Amino acid sequence: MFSIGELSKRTKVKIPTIRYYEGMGLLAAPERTTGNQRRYDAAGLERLSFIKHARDLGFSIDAISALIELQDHPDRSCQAATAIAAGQLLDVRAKIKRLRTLEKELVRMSKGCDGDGVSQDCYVLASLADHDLCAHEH
Amino acid sequence: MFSIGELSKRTKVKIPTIRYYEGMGLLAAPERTTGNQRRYDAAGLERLSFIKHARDLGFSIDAISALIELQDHPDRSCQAATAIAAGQLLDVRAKIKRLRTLEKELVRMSKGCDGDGVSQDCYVLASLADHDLCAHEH
DNA sequence: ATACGATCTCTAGTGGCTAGAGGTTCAAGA
DNA sequence: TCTTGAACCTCTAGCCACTAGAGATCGTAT
Ligand SMILES: [Zn+2]
Ligand SMILES: [Zn+2]
Ligand SMILES: [Zn+2]
Ligand SMILES: [Zn+2]
Repeated sequence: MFSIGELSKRTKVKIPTIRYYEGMGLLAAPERTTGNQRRYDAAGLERLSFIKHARDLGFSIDAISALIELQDHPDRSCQAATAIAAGQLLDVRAKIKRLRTLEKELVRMSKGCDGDGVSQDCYVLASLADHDLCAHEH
Repeated sequence: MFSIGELSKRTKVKIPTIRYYEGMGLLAAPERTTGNQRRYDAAGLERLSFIKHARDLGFSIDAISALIELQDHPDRSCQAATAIAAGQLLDVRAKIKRLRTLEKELVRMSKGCDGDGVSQDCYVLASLADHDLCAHEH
């Protein structure tokens, strides 16, 4: 049995975030001391670690709720879990694609100006003012 | 002189967003009709296009404010503008890097399970429960 | 017994919008 | 000129996933 501070240290999830997860219904409300302080056990630690890991991988709270629901029913088909992971992968890939386009434009802009001129002649500002200077859609 | 709806159509910025930008002080308050409706001119269109383009490239509102400030003073050094663009590029690259790591882990997870089993044996769920299965930090 | 860090609840703020309620104005057609 | 209906107005609240702070209480070590 350990305190919320201890749980926070072990999982590297901030205390207010732990309480927030509890309020959301993502993390079960733990036991309390007579003085109303939260006391966690190994199960709580495990669950919060799961949540943390999934959040770090970019899964939404809703997705994590669904994953936890599955975890709580070991005999159910895991099809939904793989679907969620596949969706997350698509999401990440879409984000990468978009960011790579942005990267190219930003490189072009940065190359276009040394920063030793005056704002009126700045290629960065001109580029932002005129999308036609861009090489790609974004 | 055109209405907010027209401005919205031309810039593809939604009407509430335009009003939000005005409230933020990002976009100057335009003239009004006697009936209190906003009427924009070419300058307003140009400025909103600038903002839209910068937002599409991922610049924060604060960064855009600084860029606009520079644009309004054509004789100032553009050093700050290039610094902001360079910072944005670093930001984008950091995001790409992180997402590429996530992508690898998600691919590994997805490969690990066909979705035809039971949640108890699911590699996706096992992977989320145990970061030690991950190939990289993230 | 006392001190002091940790915890409690509650509210409000972050960024960048987005949605809705309830009321007013504009512009085109009859 | 009148009427209709789309577009506009302001204001408040909601979204996601937290984060920060106020002010009060608790737990533990000396
Ligand atoms: Zn420049
Ligand atoms: Zn562009
Ligand atoms: Zn599976
Ligand atoms: Zn991991």
